[in-house]
Amino acid sequence: MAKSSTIAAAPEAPADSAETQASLDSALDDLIGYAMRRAQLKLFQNLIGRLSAHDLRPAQFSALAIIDQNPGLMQADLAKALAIEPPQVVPLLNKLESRALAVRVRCKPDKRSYGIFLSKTGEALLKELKLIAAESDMDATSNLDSQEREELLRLLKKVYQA
Amino acid sequence: MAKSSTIAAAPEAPADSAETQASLDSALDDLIGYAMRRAQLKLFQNLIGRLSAHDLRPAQFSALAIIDQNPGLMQADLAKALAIEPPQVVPLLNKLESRALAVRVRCKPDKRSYGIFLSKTGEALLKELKLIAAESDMDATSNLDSQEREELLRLLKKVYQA
DNA sequence: TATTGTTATACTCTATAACTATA
DNA sequence: TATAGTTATAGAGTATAACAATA
Repeated sequence: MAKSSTIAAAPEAPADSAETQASLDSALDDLIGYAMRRAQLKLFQNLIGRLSAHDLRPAQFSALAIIDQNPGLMQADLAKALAIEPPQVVPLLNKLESRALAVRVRCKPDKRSYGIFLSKTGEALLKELKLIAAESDMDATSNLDSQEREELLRLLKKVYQA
Repeated sequence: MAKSSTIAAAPEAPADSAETQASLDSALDDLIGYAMRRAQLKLFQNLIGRLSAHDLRPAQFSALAIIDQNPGLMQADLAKALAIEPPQVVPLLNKLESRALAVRVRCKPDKRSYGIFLSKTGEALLKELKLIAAESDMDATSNLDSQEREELLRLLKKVYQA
């Protein structure tokens, strides 16, 4: 367990005395970027905590979901979808393969590349993880009602989909 | 190296080429956490790019803003406000001090601690940085109109406050 | 003995360059 | 020569433990 969170640069939820963050940052309060970092940290830490029961990181979960939706994709495609560099895909996939959640299958036409697929185990676990992620979402946004959640999701998508 | 062999399914042609994040992640599209991570990354990268012109990181900017609002605070307070551990404050403050943006002043009553203050230079730079951050916010959320921006900020604050 | 700031250290994440094996 | 995957490596960011000076 690591505690990580940084408003400063990276992640985790504070949970401090009311005196600190709540009041010390008034100059930053009008920035969407600052509020989003704080909120994202809360969501992320919640998910990390829940996934840790399965010894998985958010990136692994995303990878499983992407593979499920795009069976047979190549590692370069996966890297692109995860917004990481190809070298980072290697240990990630190694981990999934070592746990028999996914497999690399040599491509027939081009023997340099692999097609990536989920195993039955991987598919079953992914189904569980989707529920966990949905729970995490609800838990971390428990201050919102369902209409607000819907609106927030719409706005967030609009921000990054261009 | 770890290749397992569970699935004998036939390798298939690579998913697509132009197909990237926009379409490969449809299973994750209903998660606020996923959308927020994507959106936050966009905002954060935009800000990082702009601050780099001043050789600063978001954490340094946040620190300047917090010191400005709380002149004389101790390093432990700053760590708490930034949601980082005290040891991480040291190099951060060293950097700000070396650039004459902030100063550590020995506390009279308790000689173990310092009071942290902005220099005039620091105050002036912070004023600039606030404009830059506001521009970055606008730029990275250019898909939204002002009403949507306001609503997004409200929802984000509601998520992490409380 | 407890606390403030610091040093030392380690683990994660991320990015780049170079290597292999195919093409 | 170009490409897919891999290896090696380096740089951030973040965490903990232990130390010095002070209380």
